[in-house]
Amino acid sequence: MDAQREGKFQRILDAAIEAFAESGFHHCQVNKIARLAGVADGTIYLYFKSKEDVLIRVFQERMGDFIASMSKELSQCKTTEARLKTIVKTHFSYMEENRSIAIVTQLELRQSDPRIRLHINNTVVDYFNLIEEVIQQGIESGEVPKIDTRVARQMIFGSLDEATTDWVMARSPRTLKSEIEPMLALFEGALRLNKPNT
Amino acid sequence: MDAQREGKFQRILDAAIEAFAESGFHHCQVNKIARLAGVADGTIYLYFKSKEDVLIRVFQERMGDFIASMSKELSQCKTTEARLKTIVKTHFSYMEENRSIAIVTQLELRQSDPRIRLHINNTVVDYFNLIEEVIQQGIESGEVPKIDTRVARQMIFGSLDEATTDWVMARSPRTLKSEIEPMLALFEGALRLNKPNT
Amino acid sequence: MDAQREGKFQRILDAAIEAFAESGFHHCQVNKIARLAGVADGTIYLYFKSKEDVLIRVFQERMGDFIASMSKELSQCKTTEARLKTIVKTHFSYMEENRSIAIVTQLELRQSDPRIRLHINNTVVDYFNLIEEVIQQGIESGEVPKIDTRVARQMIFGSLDEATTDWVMARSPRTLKSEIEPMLALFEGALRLNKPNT
Amino acid sequence: MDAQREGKFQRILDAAIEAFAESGFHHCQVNKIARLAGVADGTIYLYFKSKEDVLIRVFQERMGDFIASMSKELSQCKTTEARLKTIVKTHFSYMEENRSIAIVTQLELRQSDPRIRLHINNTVVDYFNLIEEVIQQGIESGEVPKIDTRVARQMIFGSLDEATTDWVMARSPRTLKSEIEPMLALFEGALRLNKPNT
DNA sequence: TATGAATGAGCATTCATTCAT
DNA sequence: GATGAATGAATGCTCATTCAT
Repeated sequence: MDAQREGKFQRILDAAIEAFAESGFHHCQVNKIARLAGVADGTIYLYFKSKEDVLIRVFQERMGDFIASMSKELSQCKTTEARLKTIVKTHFSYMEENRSIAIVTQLELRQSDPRIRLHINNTVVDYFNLIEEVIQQGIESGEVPKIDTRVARQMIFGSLDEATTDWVMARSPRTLKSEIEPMLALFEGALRLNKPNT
Repeated sequence: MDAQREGKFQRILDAAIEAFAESGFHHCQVNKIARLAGVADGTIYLYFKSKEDVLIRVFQERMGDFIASMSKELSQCKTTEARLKTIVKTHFSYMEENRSIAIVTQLELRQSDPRIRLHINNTVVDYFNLIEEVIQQGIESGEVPKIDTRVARQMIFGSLDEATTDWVMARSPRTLKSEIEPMLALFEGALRLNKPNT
Repeated sequence: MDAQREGKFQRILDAAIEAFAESGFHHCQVNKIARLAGVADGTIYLYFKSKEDVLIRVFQERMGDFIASMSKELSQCKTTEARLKTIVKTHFSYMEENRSIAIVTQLELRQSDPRIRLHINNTVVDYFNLIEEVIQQGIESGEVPKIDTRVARQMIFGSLDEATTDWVMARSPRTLKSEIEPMLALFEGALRLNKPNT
Repeated sequence: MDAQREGKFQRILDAAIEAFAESGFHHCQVNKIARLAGVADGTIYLYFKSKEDVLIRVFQERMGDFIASMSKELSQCKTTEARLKTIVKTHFSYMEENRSIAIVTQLELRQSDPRIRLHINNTVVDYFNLIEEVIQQGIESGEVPKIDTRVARQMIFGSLDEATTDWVMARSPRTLKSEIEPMLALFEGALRLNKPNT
């Protein structure tokens, strides 16, 4: 019974991602999400508090998974170099392979409604922490000179985010993964990375 | 007579910036902009096509000025180092000194409505070009090794943008200008800047 | 369930007739129709496309019934004399007994909006055909000399219509049925009716 | 000076007829009338109380002339036959030669707004009186049997009016004057006209 | 649980009219 | 008188949410 409930929850979530990506949050009607999910309008409200809540949960669920998987991969890296590469590679690959989620993340979620922002920040802060930890580790191990971790994190996340938005909004389709190497090189330079075994 | 018209146009623009910053684009009623500008609701429509048009023009006018002034300052710089500093300093200073514009720019304008996006991109592309020219000049003068200018631009703009958004959304007020130096250091490292006369 | 739906449809239709008759189409607010029908504003739009659509349907439904019933009665008449009497009597009786419908028919529906006109004409043309058939039958049976059926129909319908409008707009209430006999006599003269069995 | 004023008054009147005929009363903006008349919006209000007043005056002025000219022609007729012919001929000819006025008269003026109706009725009543006088004269001279003059007038005016509306709304252009003779024949039959000297 | 018909709050925009020049 | 920029009242319709079944 609980599995059934979970299944319907996920179906609505997936339907919402498609609907938001296609029509935009404001122009997408709840009715459309319901139709795509194969449930009645009212059913949505048995699983979510409101349309906004659907948007928030989309982010929490999908980005939560994304962050968890990145966290796991990072834990297996030995060097800062490897960790930076993991961040850039995972970020670009995930977005390129989940375009609808990328659209929702890069465009729809940038609504300024305080309620939405608040919940999103709570989730994205985990990502920020992950990045800052990598920098901190680098500093502690001597691979990276002492720098302001917040500013460095803003640079890394901001760069990845901007590159993704650029890619999402590009008219002519192009690949995002091809930017992994050049972006990584910039990050290494910015952090003045001292590669141990080279 | 034309000066009067221009004055009223600017008054509505300023009122809109305040109103959008306070309530958000979607929740802000045209009536509120009119009240703040000291004109009747209908008067707005003598100067703007629609509420959306107001948002678009806010960006075009204010960012247009911002870009023009940055362009002018850049033309007086002799080195890539100076140019990078001008970019970071001008960006952070302008945003810190025009918080309402920053809110509108960083939050309200990230709506995905295609019409709005389109007009905004046309304006922001000028900023992108400015940044890419600086990188290109650096490469040509030998101050910067040969790198992908688009990726470098994404890093620079993305970092500045993320830092600004972070600052706009920070609960406890803090200064943005204090980030000029550390951010600049990161950029110089990323671009592996070869400072000539030092 | 379908009966319930049909019932609500009719209730809105009746409410609209009252509302239009009282305030006129343009001055009548959708909200008033909803109140009279005992439903919410939005409910109107579950049954009708727009306020204009309500007006059009009022005519189609009510005049459709009127024309159908007249058609049935005409089919039972043996002579042109009887048919003419049926037309005049049914027209005047129906209007006198349904004053609100008469008001809507004679006044509100004479809007020149092309969309409205078009739909109304499609319905009223059935009435025109009915009248022209009666004339044609009279000509074929020799009761009426060969005349232009369109002009004769314009005379008959125009006379009935004008008499009804006159009655609707009369300040002092008077009866419309009392005009049945004198109007009939005029029609018989106009058509130079040759009454067979007299 | 007064001639200048009168000229501008007429220019606005003519502009209004064109504008109403083209766009319909409700969809026609005062601004359009002003443009067509070559005056400023505000100027209209120096000559007319309101947009509705313009519509009313259009009818009063133009139909006033029409009625006056018909009255004059009728006074020169010797027989009821001649008078009936004058009515039908003048009505159809005038409408065919002034299509824009016909459109305004047959369609735009059928608005149910009480204020408009009232003023129009006061004007059209003169036309009704003219027709009823002709019938009365016929009765008194023995050319027409004793009948209800109101009903007879409703038949005559209603027939002419319906024929005109039919013509105005006809998709394929056709002539209205060709209906003079057949319509006249119907009227003579309806009134059982006894033609003296034939 | 699930449904989907019904609800009703909410708002951008138009345009007849005014009035300072 | 003439202008036309400014006014601001007025409202049809949408759509997130509810709730009787």
